[in-house]
Amino acid sequence: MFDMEPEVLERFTWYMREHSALTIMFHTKVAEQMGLSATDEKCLDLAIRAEGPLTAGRIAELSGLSTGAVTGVIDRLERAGYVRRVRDPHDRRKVLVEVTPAEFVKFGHLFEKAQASLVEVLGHFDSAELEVIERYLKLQVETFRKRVIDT
Amino acid sequence: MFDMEPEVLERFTWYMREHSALTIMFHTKVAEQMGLSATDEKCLDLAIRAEGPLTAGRIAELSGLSTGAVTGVIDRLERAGYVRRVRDPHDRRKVLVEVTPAEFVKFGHLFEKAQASLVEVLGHFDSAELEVIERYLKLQVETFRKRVIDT
DNA sequence: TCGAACATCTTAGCTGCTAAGACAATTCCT
DNA sequence: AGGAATTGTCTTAGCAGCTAAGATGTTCGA
Repeated sequence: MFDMEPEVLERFTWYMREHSALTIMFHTKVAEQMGLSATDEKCLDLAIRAEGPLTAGRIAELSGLSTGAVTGVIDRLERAGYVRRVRDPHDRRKVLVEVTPAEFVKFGHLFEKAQASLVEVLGHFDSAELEVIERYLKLQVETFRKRVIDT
Repeated sequence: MFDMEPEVLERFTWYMREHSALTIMFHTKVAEQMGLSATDEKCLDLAIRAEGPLTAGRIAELSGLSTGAVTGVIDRLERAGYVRRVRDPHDRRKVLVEVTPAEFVKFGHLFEKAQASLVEVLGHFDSAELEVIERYLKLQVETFRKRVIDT
C-alpha cells in the first residue's frame, strides 16, 4: 500500500466508467441479436449463471421485477425456446426454470467472438502479469459485489 | 505471448461475466437512487461523458432510441434538473443538452463510495503491478469498444 | 426565393411493468 | 386429521415509455 497520485486514480476511474457504459451497450446488442429485450436477456443470464434451476419467484427477487412481470418474461423465453417450465416435484406450487442449452448453439458465434477478444487481450501479457491481473479481477468482482448489494 | 491453459481462460471468462452482471445491477440501482429510469440514466451518462454538449438527435443515435423517445428522456431529465435544453445559436433546429453539474452534488456519496472501493482495490497492488493492470484495462476497453461496435 | 433536407416534437398504438388479488399447493396449529 | 394461514405463481387493470409516422420549424442549395 502506497499513496496514489490523483491522476492515476482519475485514469482508473475513467476506465471503469467507460467499461461500464460499453458493458451496457454490449448487453443491449446481444439481447437484440437473440431476439430478446434487455430485461428478458438479464433474466436468462441469471438462470444460466445459477447453480441449479431457479424458481420463478427467485428470478423476481434477483432481477428486482414483480412476480407478474417474471411470468411474462418466462412466457417469452419459453416461447423462444430458451427455457422450459418444470413444476418442482417436491413443492408443486413452484415453477423451476430450466435452461435448454441446445438453443445457444445458434449464438455460439457471439460467445466465440467474445472469447476470442479476451484471448487477444490476455495474449499481451506473460504469466506473471496474468497472475497480477487475475488477482485484480478477483478482488474487483468481490468488492464490486459488496458495493452493489448495499447501494 | 504464450499458450494459455483452458482453465485460466475459463476463470477469466467467469470474472468478465460476473462483472458484467454486477455492472448492470449497479447501473439499475444508481438510476433508482437518482429517481430515474435506467434508460434516462443511460442517456444522462452519455451526456456527461461527451466532450461538449450533445444534441437530442445525437443522443438518439448513441442510445439507440427513437427521436421521439429522446424527447421524453430530455423532458424528464430537465424536469428533474439534471440537464437544460439550449437551442444551438448556429443552427436553431438543434437542441443542445447541457448537463447542470450542481445537481450531482446530492449524489456525491454514491460516487465517493465507488471511488473509495476503487482505491481499496488498487491499494492491494504496488506501482509496478498497477502499471500492468492499467495496461490491461486500457487494452480491454479498446478491444471491447471494437467488439461492441461490430456486434 | 423556393423546394428539399434536416432536427426535434407530437401523437396513436402497442408492449411490458407494477400492484392487487385469484387460485392452487403446502405448512402450521390444535 | 382438518381448517386456517402461508406460500408461489398467474391473472388483470391501469399506467409509463417506446416506436413509427407525420407535423412543425429551420437551414441549405440551386
